Amino acid sequence: MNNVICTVDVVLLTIKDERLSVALLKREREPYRGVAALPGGFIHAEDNDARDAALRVLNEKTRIEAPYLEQLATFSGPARDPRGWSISVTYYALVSFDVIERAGHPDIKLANVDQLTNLPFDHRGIIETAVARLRSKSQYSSLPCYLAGEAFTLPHLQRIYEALMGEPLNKVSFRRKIKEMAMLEILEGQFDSAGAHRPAQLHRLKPELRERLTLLERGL
Amino acid sequence: MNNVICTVDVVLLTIKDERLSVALLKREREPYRGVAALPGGFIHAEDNDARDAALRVLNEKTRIEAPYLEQLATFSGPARDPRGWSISVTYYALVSFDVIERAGHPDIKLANVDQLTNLPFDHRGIIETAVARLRSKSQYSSLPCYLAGEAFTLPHLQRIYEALMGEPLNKVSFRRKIKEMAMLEILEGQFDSAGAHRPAQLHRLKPELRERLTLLERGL
DNA sequence: TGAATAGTGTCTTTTAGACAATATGTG
DNA sequence: CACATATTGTCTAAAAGACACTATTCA
Repeated sequence: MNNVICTVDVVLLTIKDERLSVALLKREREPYRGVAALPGGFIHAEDNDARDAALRVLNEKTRIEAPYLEQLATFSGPARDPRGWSISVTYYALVSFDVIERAGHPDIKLANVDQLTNLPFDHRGIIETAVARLRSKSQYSSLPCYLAGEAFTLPHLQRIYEALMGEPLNKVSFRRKIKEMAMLEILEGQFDSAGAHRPAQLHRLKPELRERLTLLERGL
Repeated sequence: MNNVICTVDVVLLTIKDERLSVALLKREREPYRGVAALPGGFIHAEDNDARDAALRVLNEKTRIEAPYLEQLATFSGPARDPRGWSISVTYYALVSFDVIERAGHPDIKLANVDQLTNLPFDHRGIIETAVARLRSKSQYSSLPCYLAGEAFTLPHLQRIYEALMGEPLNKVSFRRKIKEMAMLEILEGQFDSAGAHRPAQLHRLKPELRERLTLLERGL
C-alpha cells in the first residue's frame, strides 16, 4: 500500500510530586489543533530511522536532548488518524522533573498518568501501554534510575521505585537489590543535606550504563 | 514523508529436536528472489492493522492460522530494503513443531536460531531480537507453553523451558512454579505412554489463557 | 523382576522481610 | 540535647534447590 501516514509519538515520562506523569503538548496543527497530545510528527526522509525521528521530534517540540529513549510499540490502522491509514512508531522517554523544568517550554503540561482526561487519536492507549511497560520493567531492572536525574540518594530512588510499583518497599531488601545490580557509584563526599537530619549519600548511574539497563535475576 | 515502504515480517518459532528454530521461506520475488528469509509482505489498505497484516501474510505463506502472535518491534531506515526508506513492523509467532509439519508446506525450512547463516535485509537482527525477547520472557511467564502444542506433559514442558533457558532446571522447583502460575489443567485420564516407564499425565493450557500470558512474581 | 522415567516428600541452603540499633545532620 | 532521617546489623520467615523415595509402565 502506498501513502501510509508514517509518524512517531513520544511518551515522555517523569516523576512529579512522587507521581508518574506524562508530558502533553498543545497541538499546533490540524487535526486536533490546540488539543493537548503526545509530542509527535512525521518521519522524514532525512531521518536515519524511526528512533532518530523520535529524538528529532522530541527535541523540536520540547528542547530536551538525549533522554533515555526506548521503543514502545507500533500502533496502526485505518481509523486512528482521521487523515487515513496510519502507522505510529512510539517511544517512551524517561527524564527527571528538573530536565523538564530546565527545558522551560511554556506549553508542556504534566498529567498524572492515573488520571488522564480525554486525548486525541489513540494517545490514551499509547500512554497506558508505556506506563504498563515501565511498571513491569521496574520490577526487575534499573530502569527507574533514569527518572532520578544525574545525582540522587538511595532514599530518593526508593521513593521513585515505590511510586512506580504502587506499594512501599522494604528498605533493607531494596538496598540489597540495588547493590546486587551494581549499577551505581558513590559520589565521594557528596551528600544531600536537606532537613534537620543525617544527610544522605549521593550516587549516580555508572557512566557506562547511561544507555544500558541492568537486570535482576529475581525482581525487587 | 510519502512513499515509505510499509511491511510486516513474522518470526515463526518452534522447538525441533529440543532446539529453538525459526521458519525461513524461499522468497518468490525480487529483491533476494530465491533466498531464504522471514515470511513477510506489504501492509494492505484492507488490513485492519499491522497485526492483521502479519496474520494474513503468515497464513498466505505457510497456511498456519491463529498461532500465538505478539508484536516484537519495528525496524526502519533508508538502507534496510534496497527499494527505499522502509518500515517493517515485526511479530513473533510460537507454534509446536507438529503445527508446522501439518501445514506441510514444502518450502519451509527450519533453522536453528543459534546457527543462522546469512539472511537478506536485516532479518538476522530481527530474529536475534525475537529470540532474546522469547528467552527473556520465558524466565517469568507461561510463554513457552505456546511451543508445546495442544496437550503436553510436564516433563515435555520442562524440556522446552530448558531448551530456551539453556540450562537444566530443578524438577521440584519447576513444578512448584508451574503450579503457582495456575495456567494448566489436567486432561483427566489422558497420559503419554511412550517408552518402558511410567506414563506422564497430559495437560493443556486453560482455554481462557489461549491468548493471554500468565506471569510469575519471581522467575523460574 | 529390572530398567526407565513420572511424580512427591522433606531437608538444606538461599533469599527476602521485620525489627531495631547506631549514625549524623539541624534547630 | 531532642528530633528526624540515613545506614547497617541481625534475627525470622519464605522460597528455591538437592536428594531421595515411591509409582507405574514395558520388556
